[in-house]
Amino acid sequence: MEQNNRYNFKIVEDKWQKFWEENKSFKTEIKKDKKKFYCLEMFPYPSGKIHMGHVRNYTIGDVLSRYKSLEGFNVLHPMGWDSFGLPAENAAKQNNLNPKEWTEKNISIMKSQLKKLGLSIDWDREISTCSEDYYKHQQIFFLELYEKGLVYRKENFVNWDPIDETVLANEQVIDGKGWRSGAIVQRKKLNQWFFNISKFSEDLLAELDELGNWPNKVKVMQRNWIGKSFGCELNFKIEGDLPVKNIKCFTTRPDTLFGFSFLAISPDHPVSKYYENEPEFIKFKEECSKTGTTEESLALAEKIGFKTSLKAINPFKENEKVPVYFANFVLMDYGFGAVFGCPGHDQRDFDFAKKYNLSIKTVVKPKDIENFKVSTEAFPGEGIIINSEFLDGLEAPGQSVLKAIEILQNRKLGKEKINFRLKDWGVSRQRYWGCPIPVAYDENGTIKTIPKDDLPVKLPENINHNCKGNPLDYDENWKTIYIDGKKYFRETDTLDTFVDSSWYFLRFCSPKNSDYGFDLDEINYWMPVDQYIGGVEHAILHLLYSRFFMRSIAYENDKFTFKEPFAGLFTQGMVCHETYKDENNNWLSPDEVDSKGKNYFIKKNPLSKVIVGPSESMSKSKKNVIDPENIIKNYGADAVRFFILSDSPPEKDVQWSEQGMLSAYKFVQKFWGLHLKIKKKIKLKNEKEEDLVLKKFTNQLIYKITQNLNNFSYNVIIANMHETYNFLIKHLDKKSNSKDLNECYKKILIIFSPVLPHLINECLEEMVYENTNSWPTVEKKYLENSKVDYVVQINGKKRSVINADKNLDQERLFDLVKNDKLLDKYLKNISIKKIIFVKNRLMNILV
RNA sequence: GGGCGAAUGGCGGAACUGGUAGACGCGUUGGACUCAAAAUCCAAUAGUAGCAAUACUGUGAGAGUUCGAUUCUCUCUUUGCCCA
Repeated sequence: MEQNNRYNFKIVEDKWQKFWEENKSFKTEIKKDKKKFYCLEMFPYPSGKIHMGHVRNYTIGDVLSRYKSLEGFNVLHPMGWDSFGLPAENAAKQNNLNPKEWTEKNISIMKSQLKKLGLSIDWDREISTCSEDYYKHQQIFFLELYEKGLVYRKENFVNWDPIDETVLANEQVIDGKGWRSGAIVQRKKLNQWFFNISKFSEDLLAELDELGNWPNKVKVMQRNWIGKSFGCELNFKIEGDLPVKNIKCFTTRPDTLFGFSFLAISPDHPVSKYYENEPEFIKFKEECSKTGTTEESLALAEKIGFKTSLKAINPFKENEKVPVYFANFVLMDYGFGAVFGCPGHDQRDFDFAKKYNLSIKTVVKPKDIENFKVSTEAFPGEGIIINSEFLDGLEAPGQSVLKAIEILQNRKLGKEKINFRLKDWGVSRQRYWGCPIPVAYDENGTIKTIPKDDLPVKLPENINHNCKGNPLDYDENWKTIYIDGKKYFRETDTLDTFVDSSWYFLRFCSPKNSDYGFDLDEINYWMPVDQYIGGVEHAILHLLYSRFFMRSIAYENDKFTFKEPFAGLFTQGMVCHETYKDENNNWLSPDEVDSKGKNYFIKKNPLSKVIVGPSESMSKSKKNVIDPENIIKNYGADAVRFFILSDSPPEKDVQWSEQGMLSAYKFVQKFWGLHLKIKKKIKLKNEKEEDLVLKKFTNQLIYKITQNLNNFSYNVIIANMHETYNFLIKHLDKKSNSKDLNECYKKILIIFSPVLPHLINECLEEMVYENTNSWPTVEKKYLENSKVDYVVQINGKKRSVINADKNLDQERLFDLVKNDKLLDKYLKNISIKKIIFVKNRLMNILV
């Protein structure tokens, strides 16, 4: 490199990546005498190529890992593949491929792309969730949870896509339609496997408080999702011509029972069996099944009802009887599938009452309004109870709910109850490309678990993907098995891929352990993950499922030294880019667009103007995607890492810009030039005076960068690096002490190395330093200046800055103030009322 | 509708426990080098007034606490996310 002034990133980056690989530089083992640090980024789905979001995610994690390692931690930084899932199956369908081959090809491409980023990953620990080595253990876990009673099978309503013939997760239902087919989603009853996550609701909620290194917003989202509510279980007495004596219901507002005007039950409520032969009811139920099961779709759907012949008795007013309706907005799996309607104080009930002409009573009034009456919309707010006999005058809901529950309990009409919104986790998916559920059924449908010795239940390989629904259903050969000579049929549903990612962080601790999913000693050393890094889109599901899974494995087993999988969490923002459209409203990709100043044109047609849209997160549909591979090829991994960290704080969205990328590239080049100069300067062996300025700068820099690393202020680190360059390039013109320069430069290189590992390792190698594997410590004596800037204010306004000795007292500083020319005109002919003096900082003179 | 955030130059953003607002980068302008361009280097860059020194205004709006508020409190506006 020495002869050539230009820095050839291609050669240098190749060289170091090879070096790291050959020397297994990032291989990790348990070292009991060393403090461990487990740094984990959310593992990618092998969709084909890495995207900028990955670059950002893994760069952030890599900077942290390298820093922690230099700080002396034993760092575990693994990588793997979340490789089961729908895209592989779709690709297989469309192109007549094998999902396994498709996935493996993508993994090998993406792995080589990740390696080009220069990540400090222990690749010996690589795992892939679609490999038998991995899902075998998952099947064992499944059976263990089944034995513990944490897995069960029940009939449940699901979002059914009638075109794709498959179940959709709630988040795959958009505006009541299937995200892929666009078909109107239906509700369908299916036998499904469930994980009993709700058993841990209370614990999952309570332990959130202990997660000090989690972003508050994620904790808030999880709290909302778990949705603990305090209320009361009511058992309504029922009258009518059917053999129904009682209907149970959960409510958080028993204090509004005097406004009770109808009882709404789910169309799937047990009562429905008395109507299942009535054509009108069948029609109604069909209508209801067109509404999905998400809360959003229920809230937006028009409220419809079907009147039963039953009457419910108001527990507070025995002589008051109200009609009972089936209603589409009541779900069987919330509460007891029944809701008492109080139209005055719930908008949904209000809409329903208006439609079916039911009475609307006002039982809560706002505090400051007299003679209040609900008229055009419900009043759900806080207030005072009215028209409610013994509850009148109480503050609602604070006092009134407690009082109402007390009375109901005394009269044995209801009891206090805590309800959770969190539902059990349905894990069955009608898919081929997932982990097979290790279960079979005999001809009567009785469940038979597959013996553990027969695991894994492998996916059949040669299978026809050109069918509707789940290909496994059509593979009679695979489906039929004999256990102890008896014939069984395999479960053809596979597990939700969220199950795969609910324990992968454990597998990384002992990825080669063949007897079991993990080695207890290993996980007790490495776990919990000290820093987990990923997108906020997983704030609820993945993170909650993982927290559940840890608990379910540790359930009835006291050998775990930890409970929460992720001690620290960091959620990074997205990578955005401007969007472009041509005059016909078609999206244009950035490389089809040319810019001349403020005007944008289509490249091959310079006359055709481009409409520039807002910056949005990169997506194929908007064509505003920048391919990391090209960028790395053109600018090098160090420059890409430098840029992706530079422009915004990591937790916020970052705007991709060509100019910014270029500036990062220039920095790498400039720094190499600086390096050559410093090398030359050190050779001069000038060792006369101590270079105090440089030492101070260096120590302050170490202090700042260390702080910024700990706060995830990575964008500020990039600024610090620019400042360092600007300082050094000027400082070198002065006569500097070679020994001091040599020492300081070494420290600077080390603290830069997490961000620019290839360039800096090259520089370090050239300098032939010893012991470059530890983070430099700040020498406090260089942090302190003997002189400081005192700000002088007159009436709170800055008028002058005086540079003077440190620790001056008020009188001495005031002497200097009197001699300051800038302050002359302010201090003439006035009287001083008061002086505020802050040591080593400022003096504020009030006149 | 409820909860949690955010708002700082042309842009992205910085500012430790209240104490010099605008670090750093991008962009823009001017200059050097060049036949020319690119690259590179130098300088300027919150606004208004001024040749200038300098003065005034200024962190979404309004109030409050304080000697002093981007920072703390209240109200409002806009906006993002989550839940309905």
